[in-house]
Amino acid sequence: MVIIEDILRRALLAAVERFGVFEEDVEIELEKPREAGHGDLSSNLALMLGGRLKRKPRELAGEIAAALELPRDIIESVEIAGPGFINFRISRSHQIERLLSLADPHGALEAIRTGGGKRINVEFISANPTGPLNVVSARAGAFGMTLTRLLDAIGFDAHAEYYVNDAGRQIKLLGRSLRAHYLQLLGEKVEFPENGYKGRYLEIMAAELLAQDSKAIRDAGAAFDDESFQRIELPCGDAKDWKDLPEEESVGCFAKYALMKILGWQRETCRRFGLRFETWYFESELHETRRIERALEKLRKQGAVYEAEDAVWFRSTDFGDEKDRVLVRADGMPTYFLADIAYHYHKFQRGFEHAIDFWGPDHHGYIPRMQGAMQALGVPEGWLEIQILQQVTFIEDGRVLDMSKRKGQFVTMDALMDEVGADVAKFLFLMRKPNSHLDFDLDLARQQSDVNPVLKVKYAHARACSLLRIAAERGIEVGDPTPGSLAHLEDESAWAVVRELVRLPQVIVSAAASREPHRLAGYALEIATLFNQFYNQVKRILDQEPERRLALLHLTVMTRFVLRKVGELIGVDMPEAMEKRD
RNA sequence: GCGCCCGUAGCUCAGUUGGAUAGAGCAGCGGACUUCUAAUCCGCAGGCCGCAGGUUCGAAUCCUGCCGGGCGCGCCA
Repeated sequence: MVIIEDILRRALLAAVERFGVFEEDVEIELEKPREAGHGDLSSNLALMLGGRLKRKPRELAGEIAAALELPRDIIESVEIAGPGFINFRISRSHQIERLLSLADPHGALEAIRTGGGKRINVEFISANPTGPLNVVSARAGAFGMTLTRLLDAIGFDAHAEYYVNDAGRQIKLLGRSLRAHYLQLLGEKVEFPENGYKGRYLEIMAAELLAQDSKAIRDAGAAFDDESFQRIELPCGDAKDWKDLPEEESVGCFAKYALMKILGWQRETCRRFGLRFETWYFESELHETRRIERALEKLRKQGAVYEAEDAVWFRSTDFGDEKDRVLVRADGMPTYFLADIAYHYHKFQRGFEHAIDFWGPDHHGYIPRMQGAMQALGVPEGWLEIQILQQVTFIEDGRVLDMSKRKGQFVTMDALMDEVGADVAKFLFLMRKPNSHLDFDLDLARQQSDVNPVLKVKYAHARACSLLRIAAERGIEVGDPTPGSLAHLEDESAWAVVRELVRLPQVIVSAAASREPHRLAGYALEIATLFNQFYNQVKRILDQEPERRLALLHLTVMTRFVLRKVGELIGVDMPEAMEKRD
């Protein structure tokens, strides 16, 4: 498979040598012009050299173009345009070759697998297990999962991971909150814990607990007997036994139960949203394996730690942070920060060559101290990459929804999926670039109508399927596309589809490299639009004379192929048929 | 006050990493279904790309300063 950009780059370099310009002097850029009339690829070389050589760019472009030696079977034409662009048009036969290469197991999609199987850890969502997954996590889920698949597509071995904060204060608070709800149901006078979790889900959980005996609880826990959830453990007996234990112990029992239930919800929600985590990493494991102490010890050995005011501090100012940070509180408890250091260090020790974390915008101030800790531990610079996903604001009835879990007023991911469906939600999140704030209007998303662009993509795929199905019903032999069959492709609208389809490998590479999975959503929409335009323009494809018809059907086969590929990457189902809307 | 992100059509957002005449969907107006799925397509209208400077052949994109919005600045997680 020849890479056309390489051919052009070499030819351009050879052509400018006569002006005393060599490889090390200039970077040759080739890009696809916005306007189809400007050709398939464009170089701004003459514009860049014009000033340096004190020449008029347009004249220079002409001289460069005249000196180019290019294979005519691949490059059909070279034109000078505008202020001095050199535009290249790729021959149809080569475009067809590029198109067919997409479906070839050794073709263009194989050529981009340059990652060499390097293991990359991608961590996202990692919500506290104190309530159902908030809809804010849906954006992280859509992005993280798509990036994981993109990295696999370019030859890495990407590994999706979820960190479970099942230790520490908030779990105790969760236990206390559930216990309070439970005792209230029994008519006992109890004070609800300050800052406790007030969501209705805990009231419901308490009511459920009232009816559950120890066997039912054990059975519920048995659902977690798979690899990633070995750490779920349940208290003995049932709630009637727990409530009379000494308070500390009692709270622990309720906490364990709540944790089991909530992780069950979260796991189910993720599954429903199409998220597959290879690892659910439990914070409690860090405590048990003494990794937290060991990390602290290692930091101490590096001289990055000191004691003051009864607490243990990390010298994060040495690493560019604005102040030093506490690792162990005056009461002897490790901070969340220290646990997080131990967690990431263990991630490094587990053999990942690179790690990507998706964090919310409220954690951005946390980056310098985390990177500082990694540096102090001797982790190579750049090993940990932190991507900030900007905030989502949900709007309902024109009002902004407060998503605080403590107050219990939030929209769950499940509610979102109930109302708009997982695919619609995923696509809407994936359409936006990661570092822009996003207003999500629930009322708009609910309308199963034209505001849902994902339907347009699905519809285009279903249309392609339907066309091929009817062709088969009429006994038209379609088979696999070949250079010979596609050589009869004449319609301009069909070629517009081809030019977009062949971009697939490049779109995958750039989306993965820039960590901007949203480009895939835009690409899918572009293909759907072009395919629909083509479909409307050609009309009655099956009634065309056989050679033209076969070419059009083979283009349809390739369109279906690309839409499916993109659908797999963004986790959106591409249906064979859509229900007719009246 | 300091740090990060954002400011593009009435609304929600793209803009291929500095390119040629700034795009799409929705909303508005006008067209196209005896036809392989009209959840589609075609056309019209809509813009000081927050403002002001700078960098250069060339800026929505990079730099500086303002203005406006969001988030963060705990021995919380």
